Amino acid sequence: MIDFKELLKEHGIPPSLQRIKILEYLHDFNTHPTADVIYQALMNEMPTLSKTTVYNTLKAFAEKGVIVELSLFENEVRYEYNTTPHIHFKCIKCNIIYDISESFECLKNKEIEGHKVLEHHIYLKGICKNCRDSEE
Amino acid sequence: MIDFKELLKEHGIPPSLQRIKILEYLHDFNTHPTADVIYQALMNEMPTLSKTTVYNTLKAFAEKGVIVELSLFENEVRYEYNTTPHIHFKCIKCNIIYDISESFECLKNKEIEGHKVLEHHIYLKGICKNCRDSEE
DNA sequence: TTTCATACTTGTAACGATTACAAAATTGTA
DNA sequence: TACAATTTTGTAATCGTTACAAGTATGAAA
Repeated sequence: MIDFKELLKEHGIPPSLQRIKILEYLHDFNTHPTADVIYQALMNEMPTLSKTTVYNTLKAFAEKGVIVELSLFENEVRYEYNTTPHIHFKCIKCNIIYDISESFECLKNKEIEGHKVLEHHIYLKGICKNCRDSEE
Repeated sequence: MIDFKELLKEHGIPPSLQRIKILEYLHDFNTHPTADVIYQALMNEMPTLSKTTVYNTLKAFAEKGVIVELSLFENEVRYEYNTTPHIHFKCIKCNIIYDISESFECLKNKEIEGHKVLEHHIYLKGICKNCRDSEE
């Protein structure tokens, strides 16, 4: 059982109920939700929750490195709890986004054509294992 | 001198003046403009041009493979004329987006954790050659 | 060349994700 | 307990994009 209150403090974020709940959601569901998905999910529990709070909180979390902000291919920002290096795979059939632990650390701090690489984002598209299996 | 009219026909797109001008722009400036940037640029020449036309045209071009649609990290769609395999590097200082010809064809049709990879998109961030040089 | 159906373009209105902002509520601390 | 600072809230605004309907242009058939 993770102490999310402590986790937030360690990152210099004063833990409020809203912040704890949002972080808890990101941890428990470990998917790649949008701000709106999180907002909808927490509405039951916290009827007065404001969408603005969700947006502000997620942005703050990402800035402090508590979570990761993703811009995949649908023109909406998504967030995830998993901050370890990994890449993303999106299935074009079922639209599920998978984390792939394969890392490309070789790219880190590499120099390409004189440019210094600080971050790399890799996004794969294709057909996932499940969809391939059920195709047969 | 490229015959853009012919190029469009070859891709099954009836060439109108608007379409030719938009394609010409993408070719001549070979950057990664948004629909709005293209719209602003062509306004002088074609005062009656509609933004809807620009959006529709770009989407059609991308579907037929005349150009490439990019979703980089700013939550707006960008387009480019360069359809050859390459990756993108964005400088965090000057915000310029560079094409890097280094390709990762090794990823093509690869199988990762049972998933079949059909497309891969690689996006690097860092400090570009120019900005590094001028830092000294 | 004229006619006409089809396809293209235009402009406005609407949409969805996100942000700005000010007021209300909460918090930690003195 | 009191108060200043921070957080949350709700509404309105913004920005990129799309829907839609009306107007315009096009190209093939007569």
